[in-house]
Amino acid sequence: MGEGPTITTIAARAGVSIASVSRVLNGLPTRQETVHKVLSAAEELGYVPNSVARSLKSRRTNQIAFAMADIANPVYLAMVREIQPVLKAAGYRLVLHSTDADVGDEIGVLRSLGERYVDGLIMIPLRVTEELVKAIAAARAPVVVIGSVPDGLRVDNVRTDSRTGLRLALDHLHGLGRSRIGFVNGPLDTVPGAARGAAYADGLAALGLPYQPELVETGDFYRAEGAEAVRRLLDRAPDIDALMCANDLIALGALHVLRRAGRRVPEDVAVAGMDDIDLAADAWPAVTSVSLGSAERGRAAAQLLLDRLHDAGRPPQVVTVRPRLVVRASTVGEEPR
Amino acid sequence: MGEGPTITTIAARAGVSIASVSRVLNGLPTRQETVHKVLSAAEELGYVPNSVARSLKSRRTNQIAFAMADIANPVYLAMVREIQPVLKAAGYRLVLHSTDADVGDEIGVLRSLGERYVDGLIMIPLRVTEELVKAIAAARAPVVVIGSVPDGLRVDNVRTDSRTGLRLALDHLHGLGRSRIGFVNGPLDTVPGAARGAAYADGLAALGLPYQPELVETGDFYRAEGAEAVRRLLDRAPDIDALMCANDLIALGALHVLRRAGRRVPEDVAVAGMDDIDLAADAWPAVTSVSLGSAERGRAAAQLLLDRLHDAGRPPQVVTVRPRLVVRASTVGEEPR
DNA sequence: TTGTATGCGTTATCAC
DNA sequence: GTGATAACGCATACAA
Repeated sequence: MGEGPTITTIAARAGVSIASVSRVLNGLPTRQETVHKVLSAAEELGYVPNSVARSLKSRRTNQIAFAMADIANPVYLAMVREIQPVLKAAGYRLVLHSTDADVGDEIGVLRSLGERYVDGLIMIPLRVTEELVKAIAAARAPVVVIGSVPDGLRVDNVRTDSRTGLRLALDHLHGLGRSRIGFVNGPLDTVPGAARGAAYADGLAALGLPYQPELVETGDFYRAEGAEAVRRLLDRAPDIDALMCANDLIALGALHVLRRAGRRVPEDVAVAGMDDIDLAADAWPAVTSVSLGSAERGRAAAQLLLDRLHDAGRPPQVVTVRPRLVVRASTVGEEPR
Repeated sequence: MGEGPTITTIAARAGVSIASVSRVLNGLPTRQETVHKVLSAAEELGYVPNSVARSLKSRRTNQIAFAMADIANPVYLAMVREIQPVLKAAGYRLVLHSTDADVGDEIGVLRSLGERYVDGLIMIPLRVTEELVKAIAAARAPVVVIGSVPDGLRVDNVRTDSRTGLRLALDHLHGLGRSRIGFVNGPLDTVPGAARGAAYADGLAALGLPYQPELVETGDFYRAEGAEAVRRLLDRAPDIDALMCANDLIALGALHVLRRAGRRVPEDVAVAGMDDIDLAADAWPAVTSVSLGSAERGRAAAQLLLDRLHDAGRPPQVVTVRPRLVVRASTVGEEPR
């Protein structure tokens, strides 16, 4: 853990000026002999350029931040997994922020962009408040938002269409002959909660099914809370023949509760989820799910940010990822098709 | 995304020198009037200190790196989850490195410490080669290693005792009357693979059970590869009455394979895993697992690094986390005790 | 081709 | 208490 050599050290060792050292290190035209002297001095001393000094000079940090509510959420995890290699390949490091879904915290991250420790930020806010929108607009570095944002906001944006996605699942369930389709949602004051709640109502209407409030329950987007909500729903409406879950974690909780209640899946109750996380495919029975392209959205966001860093002037881009239904045993049984 | 104000801007605005601005911003004794002028100028201009310049001067970045093979591995994920808040509370940002279990990549991370973009590194190497050990010894910033390291290496270290842990599970299975206990391991050239393989042999010996090579199968520490290995093992030794899995992902794969094969868990085959990841508790049946305190190890590593940054001179510390058996349905059935 | 000098934005050491 | 000034390590305009 010795002292770090600097270009000054090397210059002294090689008997040249720091300018020459810098030139050699940056591959600028230099006499062969000088190149050799500098390189061997650098080699001997184990020189590594100081990225902080370089950043101060260049005004670039080669770091990008990603801010999400909770890394343990499989959806965000899938995104990190995709974002990381894209950034790495482009020479950027990843700085991770967990905000615990706290808007204040997210705004804090946006403000901290003024500290210039990253070149840009990818964020996926759960609740888009007016203050958050203002903070995004006032951000001191390029921002890419994953998720819906107000129309007026000029920002690079990756979104999906959970409304259409949820309808795919409802159509599928209805096509299987199910008509009493329960719905378990997450908090209504979150972006996905609000969107999916509305989509459920829309979807039923499109199918000519009545909207029955007793078939709807609200919990949270986690397994345990989802299971609780499913339990409540099942108590109130034991005759449902299908369960649409606002995300896969809720669906996993539902499988558990239904099994305990002695209800067969899918014979008695068909279960569908959303997000298509890995766990959905691995569950038993495997869970039919609406893929919202988490991986794809992560990659797109990273690419959008890289493009933006390359061309600061271009107009804000919006990338939309199309939802896709992945049919598995939880709706069609063990032997599909 | 306007230009960022600097202390020079503020100094001009407030009509004072940059030295005074810096003093006020850092809370050094200053006349009230000056304080006021500076603060209001800073406020009006939306000043945010440049962390890069600050780092260059202070030689501290307030960033810490965490390097692991794959963030999608539940064990590492659990660690990140614990490390992040500890660092955050101490005012550090987290830089994430995924190395894909590539030793060269890990060595690259160690070398990059010379760039001074972080104040320290927490790493969890899968394969501890001689070259890696050298790189750790030569690291230009404090390093905390999670996992076993050679005795001679002077480095802060968090470890656990998977040997004892695995024996806890074997004792438990044996106590349940099982004697043909299969073992499914990960790659033998990894630190955990080697340790757990040896521990299985030891544990059997301690129980007076014979070591039977046909009961041992090697795959990888993932669900799919684990399932494959279990399948092979089951073909070769269909009469096993228990299955010890080198980690929980393998155990989850085992549940799947056993179910397909029509074997009841735990009536026909008791299954135990290792790591006690969240999925183990959520599976069906819930998986008995040896907790190696992933969360605790993550926290300890973060704390060790913070302590080291606070006191560079102290001797290297070793924290050992004691393994603990968590008994669940996969060995004792639905109604424990 | 090479060296000198300056600036990136801060902090800190001096005189005043 | 305050202001000029020198670092921190690097890149570069300019002069030689």
